[in-house]
Amino acid sequence: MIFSKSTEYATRVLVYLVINSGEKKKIGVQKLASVLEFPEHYLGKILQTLAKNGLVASAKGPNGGFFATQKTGSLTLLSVVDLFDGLRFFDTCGLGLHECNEDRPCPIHKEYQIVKGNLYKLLSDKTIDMMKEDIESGIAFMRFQANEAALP
Amino acid sequence: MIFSKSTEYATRVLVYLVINSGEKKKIGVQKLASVLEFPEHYLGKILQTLAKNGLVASAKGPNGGFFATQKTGSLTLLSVVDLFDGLRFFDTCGLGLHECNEDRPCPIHKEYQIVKGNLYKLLSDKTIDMMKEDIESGIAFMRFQANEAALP
DNA sequence: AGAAAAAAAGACCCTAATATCTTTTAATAA
DNA sequence: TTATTAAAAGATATTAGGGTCTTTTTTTCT
Repeated sequence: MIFSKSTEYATRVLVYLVINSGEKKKIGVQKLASVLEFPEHYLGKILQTLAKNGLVASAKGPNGGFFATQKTGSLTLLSVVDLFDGLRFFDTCGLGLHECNEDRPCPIHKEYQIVKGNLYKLLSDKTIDMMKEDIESGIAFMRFQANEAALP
Repeated sequence: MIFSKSTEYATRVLVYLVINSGEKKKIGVQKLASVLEFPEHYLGKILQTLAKNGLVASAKGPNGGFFATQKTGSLTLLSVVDLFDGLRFFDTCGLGLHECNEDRPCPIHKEYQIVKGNLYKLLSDKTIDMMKEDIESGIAFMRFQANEAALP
């Protein structure tokens, strides 16, 4: 995988929250972990990070939980990657050379720049809302759709 | 980094060997590690793997060392990646979904396939010899060129 | 006010990748 | 044939990512 598990879990939980939660419908870590089949405590940490940085909102106590805000939907995948993995990848040489740049490119510099550029564009163009749309219109799919109903 | 350290070190030492070694000019791990500034013993393991799999040749004893063969030059980057990291990456979903495929694509499936395709093409097209050519003709650069002369 | 619910916080564990060190094996040269 | 050189092999550290567990804090409901 090119991204960390944290980024992967975060992305998927964000999409789930944008589709299924709101100010009036908060969802606890337990529920989220069981629906998405993520390790509960690990997901807890990820949600804390998301909440602390304002990507989702949270409320303590009975009827508390996590929920999406307007901001959540408008987030790009890039901002999620940035939060958990950072963006170093996008200005790092494919062969790990520190001295690689336009003036003194490594032997794969140009092609690798293009690959990175394409990935960057994908991540910076795609928002959580767009993913939600595609799922709701049946163009795209995510695992939680199937077994959601069967759970507590 | 998208590739492991092992793949990175392997690629760079292969290019170095293709440019600087041959049947008549073997180079020991010590020399290679000091020129390339890689951890010596770690590089040793990598060279063992390369030799065991026939990507480079080796000889023990005085005047022994590692050296490139014809085969070495014709290797693609993809075969190096394959040896150390495997190719799982190229058929894995960007969001880590097991159920992601053409029929039921995840929300970034199509674009991510393209990115992976571009990377795959880069890796499968580029040979060690091509990298050597570009370096020798001054089109591309690699760190070891500079300080090579100054070392034992 | 007290009990319960749930996030927040922090300590801890496990594993694989990275890296180091030591011993063994093979080959050469004197 | 002995000493030396260098790869091969294998045991041992180190680190970061991934994952678990426990305690604390905050909130709500009765």
